[in-house]
Amino acid sequence: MDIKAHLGALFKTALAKVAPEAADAEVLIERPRDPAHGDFACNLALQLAKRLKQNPRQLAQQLASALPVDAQIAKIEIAGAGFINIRLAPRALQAAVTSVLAEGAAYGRVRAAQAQKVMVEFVSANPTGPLHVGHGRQAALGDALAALFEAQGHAVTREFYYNDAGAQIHNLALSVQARARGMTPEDAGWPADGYRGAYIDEIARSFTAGGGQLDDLEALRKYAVATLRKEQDADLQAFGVRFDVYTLESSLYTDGKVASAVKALVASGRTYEQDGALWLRTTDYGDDKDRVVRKSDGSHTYFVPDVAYHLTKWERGFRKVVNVQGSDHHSTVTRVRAGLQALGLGIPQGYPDYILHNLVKVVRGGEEVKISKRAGSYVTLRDLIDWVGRDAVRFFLVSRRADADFVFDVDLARAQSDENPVYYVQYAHARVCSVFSQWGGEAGGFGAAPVDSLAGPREAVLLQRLAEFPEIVANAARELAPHAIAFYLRELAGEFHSYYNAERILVEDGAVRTARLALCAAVRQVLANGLALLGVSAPERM
RNA sequence: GCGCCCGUAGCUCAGCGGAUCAGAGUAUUGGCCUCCGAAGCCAAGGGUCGUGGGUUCGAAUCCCGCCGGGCGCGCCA
Repeated sequence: MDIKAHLGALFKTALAKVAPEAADAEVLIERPRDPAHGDFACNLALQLAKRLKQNPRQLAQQLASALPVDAQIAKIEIAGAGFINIRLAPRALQAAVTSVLAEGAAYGRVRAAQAQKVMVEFVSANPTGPLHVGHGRQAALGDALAALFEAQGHAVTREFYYNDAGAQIHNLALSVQARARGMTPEDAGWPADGYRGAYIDEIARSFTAGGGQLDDLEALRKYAVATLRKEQDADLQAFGVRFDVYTLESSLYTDGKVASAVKALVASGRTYEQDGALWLRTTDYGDDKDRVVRKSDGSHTYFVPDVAYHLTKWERGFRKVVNVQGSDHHSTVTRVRAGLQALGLGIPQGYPDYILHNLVKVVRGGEEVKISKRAGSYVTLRDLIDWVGRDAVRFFLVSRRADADFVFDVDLARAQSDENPVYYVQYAHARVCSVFSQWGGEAGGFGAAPVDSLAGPREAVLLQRLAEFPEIVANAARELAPHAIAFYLRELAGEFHSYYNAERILVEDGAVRTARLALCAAVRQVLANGLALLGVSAPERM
């Protein structure tokens, strides 16, 4: 039983007795930052004081008296302006260890009665070059978010969408062709919007070496796309990220999805002809200007396949969809949503959800790194992985709020020292493992261990932290905020390191030793579960 | 000019469905290994939360203006 929900129910009962007229009020149970304020606190009296025209402290006193105290609660205090602080009985805190060990890898996860279909679309890089650090941030965020949804019991699809046929791909083919003909980006005849990275030359060479015909632009296009797709897949694999579904923009045309989307938009009555083009009144849905659906040359703007694509998500039964993209795409959000609403299918206004992340600045040796040799104008995800390792890249890129700017300090991430938050958390895990190997046994088998000796202040802090993990995971999923997991792990690791330094685990007293080992086993389990959500390994030795 | 995002300690960043919210890490300084891993711990200093108003008993948090930074503003994707 979730202790927080339990306390909430108790306060509801007290409220119904003290002030039935305010029984509808929302009861908020918080975990105070300062342990001196108890294990839980409720500010109900402060919230209702005005409404009930009562002194908040007196109201708090009445609520506290009416609270049906049970064995879980050790102490109730009125503090400050009218807070009701609750101190739990040691037994209630210690139950966390038992829960963690009983549930193991499932601790922090929810078993949903019916799995909801959820899609996370992320990375979605077009195959015109190696993945850059922004894609890395999307990969880290998207994969962690997908893991969070899975932990909430949803059936999650990880999807990658890319354009394999547009103008950019045409430019790619032209660039490879130019390279194969011996041109360089500095030459006068270089394609106007050509790609300039060294990888273009690599592709040109291998195409020629394989006997490819330079005049066959279609063959060049296919070869270049296949090569770059393969490279992107390899990078993502090295990053530990997998996708369930890849959707090609070209398939939306061949399957008639684009045509039917246009038809539906026209049928909605919200389109009009102007300057030889077909427009959709997206301003009806909050856009700042109307958008072109069909250009005067008869082709479609990218807006149409975007709408058609998202319609397929809805049609495939995904009622919750999150797109992870760079904030430079924010203008598409209103547009896509407007297009979906205009279809008149009852797709809700806020569909789909978006995580828009700010750009990543890479710093090394105190200087910003702007280019890599292969890609030319940007730092690649592969560069980062090569420099600091997969675990550090994943942990770093997911450890900030998505909409915060992010400075990736390569020197910090590669430091195998106390400065590095990844190693700090992993070290805590390895340390627990080390205690068990020192003791000469496994971390398993403590599920039924008596833990009533875990009554010290540091132990109480750790127990509290372990107990709140499921709540942290649920919040992170709801808020689309994987960074909360990274912060949680750092705190749990820190509290464990403190405990470890202050108390000896392998003491003489067998009962105390067993209880402490059980606590350690629980800490190890939660560290491992949290790291798994982020796609970061939990090493037994470092 | 318009739209979205950001502005919290020297640096990198949490907190933003108001209160028990002035925080973490790092950097600096000083301590802790004959004892389970010092990739660790303990302690100190450091911020009028960009700024000016407003709402509120109470604002880093909500609202408005301004300043500064990023991104976007195409019949490109």
